[in-house]
Amino acid sequence: MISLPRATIRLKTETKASRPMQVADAIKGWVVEQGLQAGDRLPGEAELIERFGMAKGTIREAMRILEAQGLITTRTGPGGGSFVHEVSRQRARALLGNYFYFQHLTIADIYQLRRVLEPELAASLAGKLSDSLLQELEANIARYSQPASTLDEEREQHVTSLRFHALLAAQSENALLSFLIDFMVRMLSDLTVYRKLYSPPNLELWSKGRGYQERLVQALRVGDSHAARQIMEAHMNTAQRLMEGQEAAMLRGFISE
Amino acid sequence: MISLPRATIRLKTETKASRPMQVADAIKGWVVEQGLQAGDRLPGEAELIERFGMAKGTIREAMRILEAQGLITTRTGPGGGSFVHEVSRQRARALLGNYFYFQHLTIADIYQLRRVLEPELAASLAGKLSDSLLQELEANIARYSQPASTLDEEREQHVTSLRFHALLAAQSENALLSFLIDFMVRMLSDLTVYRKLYSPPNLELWSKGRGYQERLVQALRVGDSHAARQIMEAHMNTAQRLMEGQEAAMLRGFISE
DNA sequence: CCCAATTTGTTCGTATGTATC
DNA sequence: AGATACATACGAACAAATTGG
Repeated sequence: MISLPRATIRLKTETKASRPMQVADAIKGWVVEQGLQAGDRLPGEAELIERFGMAKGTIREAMRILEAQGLITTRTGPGGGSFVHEVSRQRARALLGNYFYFQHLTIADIYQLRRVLEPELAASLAGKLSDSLLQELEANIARYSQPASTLDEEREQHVTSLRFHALLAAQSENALLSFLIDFMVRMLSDLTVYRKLYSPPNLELWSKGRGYQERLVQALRVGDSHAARQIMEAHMNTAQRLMEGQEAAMLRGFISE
Repeated sequence: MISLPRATIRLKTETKASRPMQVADAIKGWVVEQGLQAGDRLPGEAELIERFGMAKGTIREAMRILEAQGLITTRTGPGGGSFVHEVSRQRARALLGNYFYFQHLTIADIYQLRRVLEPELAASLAGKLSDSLLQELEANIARYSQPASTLDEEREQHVTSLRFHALLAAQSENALLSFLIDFMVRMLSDLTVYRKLYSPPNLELWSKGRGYQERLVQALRVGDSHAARQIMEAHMNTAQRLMEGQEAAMLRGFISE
């Protein structure tokens, strides 16, 4: 049995934050201190009430704070309670999206990063992808090899072609690189959902982009890291041009999970 | 006067999330819908209780959720209440840090990104920095021009030299690039605080890094974008080598604001 | 400095919902 | 089905903080 702080707990003295916030921070620190892992159970409401010497409502607000940050989940019933939870990628993405809701990001901003990060990703993945994934990538490309006939279809093709990059990002062993590229791709996908871009379509650039993806898969398959990097660089240049002129402010809502 | 959803509110039917969560999402959506800006006042507790037809505790939990995400702040007293709040960089950093607490990032992971992003940042800032900032950068360098005598001093020099990059990041007009570099720099700074790295010190590499920073400031001053990029690339290579062999898992606690 | 009004913050008792055995 | 163990929600009362007179 492990002891939470102390009977009448010592929260950070010199209190400025609200009590629920202090409790949440205390629990966070305690989790780290005890080295609790995802899935480990936290003390129940009743126990926390006793340990912290606070009312149920206060404790519950603290739990909501931790839950909102994605750090715990809660279940009712016997054997229920609060459990340490690994912050999910979706949650992290939504939370970070809230930040950029207030910063006016442009498409150019995102591409400034994509232009250097996507080639780096491609180079690092050359020769490391499974056959099944390479086939999945090719299947993805096939879904937009025919010109779109309707505007909806075109929009969906665009989202699908972005999914190509999300698939790649998921393969990186670098969690930071993986998360970031996925994040940017989602931002761009959301854009295509909320706005009707790409009219009139630039068919030439579009087909060129598809060609790059095909060549990229080949380079990845044979493990040619240098070629993969170069192809992706060219691809990003094309994609950026395809997006150009769509500079308007980007996001109109909070990102949902 | 603007109306919140409806008397007996229509939360997302087919409910799986907790009620406070639903309320929080409803308010979030309402804020976006109404185009509320940072600083705008939200309805008070009493009004929300009435509008949503829920108990005080439930509403309060919802507010704590929004507060935890950094989207609102709350004040007591007359004229008080909850106000839309721009998610701060610190908050976003802490929330994203929670995600990576569960992903085992290595120093190499961070440098894989820094190696391409820092040069991009440097190139984009060439010729665009004010004299006062250039002087601040030089003053920063001066703070570690003399070899450290104690281990604490050495650690502080390291953090200070990372601050050089945070200063640069803050100058970028690209909020995504700016945030990311700042985030990485903080991760590395936290590392130097929690662990004693850099022993034994590699004085040669260290002084070489300082030299790069000096030359970089010059390139930035005269607006030589190409040189700035190249110098930063070399600098990153040096820094990475300086960090090498320190591969151990990184973060031991949650990032605090 | 005190008092009153306003608004959030906290407590407690009770009842309801839900999952497990 | 019933008992148990847990979170969830409600409502009323009271406490604390802030502002203005």
